[in-house]
Amino acid sequence: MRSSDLPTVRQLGLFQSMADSSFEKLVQAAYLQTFPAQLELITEGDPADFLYVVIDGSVELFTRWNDRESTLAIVRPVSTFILAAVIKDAVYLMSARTARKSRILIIPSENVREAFAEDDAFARAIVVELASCYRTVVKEQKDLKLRTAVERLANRLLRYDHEQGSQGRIELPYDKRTIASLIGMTPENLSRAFNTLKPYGVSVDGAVVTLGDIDALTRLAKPNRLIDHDAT
Amino acid sequence: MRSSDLPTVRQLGLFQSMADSSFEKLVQAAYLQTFPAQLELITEGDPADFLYVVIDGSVELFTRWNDRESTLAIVRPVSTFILAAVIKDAVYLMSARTARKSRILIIPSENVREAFAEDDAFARAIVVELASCYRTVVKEQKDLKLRTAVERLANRLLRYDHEQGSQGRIELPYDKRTIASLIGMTPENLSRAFNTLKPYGVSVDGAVVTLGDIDALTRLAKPNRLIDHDAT
DNA sequence: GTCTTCAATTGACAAACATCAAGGATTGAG
DNA sequence: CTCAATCCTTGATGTTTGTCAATTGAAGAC
Repeated sequence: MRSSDLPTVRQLGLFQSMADSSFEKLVQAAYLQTFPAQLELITEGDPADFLYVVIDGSVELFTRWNDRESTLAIVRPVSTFILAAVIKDAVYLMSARTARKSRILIIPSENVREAFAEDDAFARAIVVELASCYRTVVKEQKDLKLRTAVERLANRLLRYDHEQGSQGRIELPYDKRTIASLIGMTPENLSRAFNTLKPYGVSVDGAVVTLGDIDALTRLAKPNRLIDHDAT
Repeated sequence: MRSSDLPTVRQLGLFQSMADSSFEKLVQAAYLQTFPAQLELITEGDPADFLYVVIDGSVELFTRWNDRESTLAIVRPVSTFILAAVIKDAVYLMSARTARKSRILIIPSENVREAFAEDDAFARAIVVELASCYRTVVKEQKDLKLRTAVERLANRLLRYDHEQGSQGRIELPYDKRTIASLIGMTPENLSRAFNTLKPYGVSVDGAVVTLGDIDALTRLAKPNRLIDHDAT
């Protein structure tokens, strides 16, 4: 793999504290590959043979059932995905495909589990990582069960605004249909939800969304650190 | 605490492999308390000061937002809850209340984190536990995003039937309103969903549900091990 | 046994959301 | 530049789900 990528990977929370020798072993066993856009990397139900690290590009985690499909998350550089399945030596619960051309580091599961067994610091880093993942999904579940689609959109817009520097003007990070699926609605409904938010100062021009009345939008959205925040 | 309870707790996956000395310390610091039904044990947003172990009774994990409420899980003996918050030294994301009179072991978070820091086997047991919790929530998220309410009910009935020995006759484990909230619907809608399932052989008499045509129900429900199964 | 209380059900209605079909806008290939 | 493909939007419509109100029925208090 490119030597310039190594430090970035090493600095991930998951790998930061592990012993040099363990990290070396992992990297030795790993493959760095470049994939074109829209390539299905893993299919849910398959054995978890590899841990994935997105170095560059972006990856969509999604799921299918009964001819329906739903996007569960978008993974952006630099971070790992599908850790729980690897640790449990189980099958993947989600499918993954590149959203665009991506460089991805692939580490055989056996090596990850070996490092987990041998390196105590790595084991503890995995705890922290999994605890974070778990809390993120719990928040998403609360979002889904407690809020309507319009409320979910409003909160997501506020979150994007915050992530992009609270300018009151955001660039949608993904296709609208992807955002719709993430939020748990149809693309048609997303369009209408944007219209519903017009009276709250939300105006859309392609991928650019202007939040003209943050206060009004906030009163509607009622964001909550126990659902929306990223931290802890 | 009652000495007869100790072995049960010790045998939990989470505590099984830890050193005797670590377990001793945890137990020394812990309190065993009996709570009446419907007592709110923890409130989301509060700092995670304790790890909880349900010894007897049952506990409902739920969440509130904007005057709405949703049940996230029911914890039954003997198992722990709220581990991720304790490990991350963060605030609780869920509230908890006793569903009935319950005996509960309460372990101060500091002691849990100390054991986590000192006992490598315990750290690894936490990894496995959190990975399982994570995968469970992911499955629930898929259930919510991919299925209609009736489909969720159908699958849940099949699951209860399986848990209760595949007799084609199940006893609902909780109040219908609790089940409704777990599934993500209103009690009124649950009643109607049961009616919708009548043509599939489902008949309800109080808490007893008879599944008269498992095949038909299965064809409707399309259960899937990547959403419905408990294991891994 | 009677009364109270609360869970569960049902009907009527309203809101939320999905589906289908069509048209407009944007993007990329050639 | 032109065309095709794709994404997005909108309208019309139907389904699903939630809300409100009233009633039934069962469990527990006394």
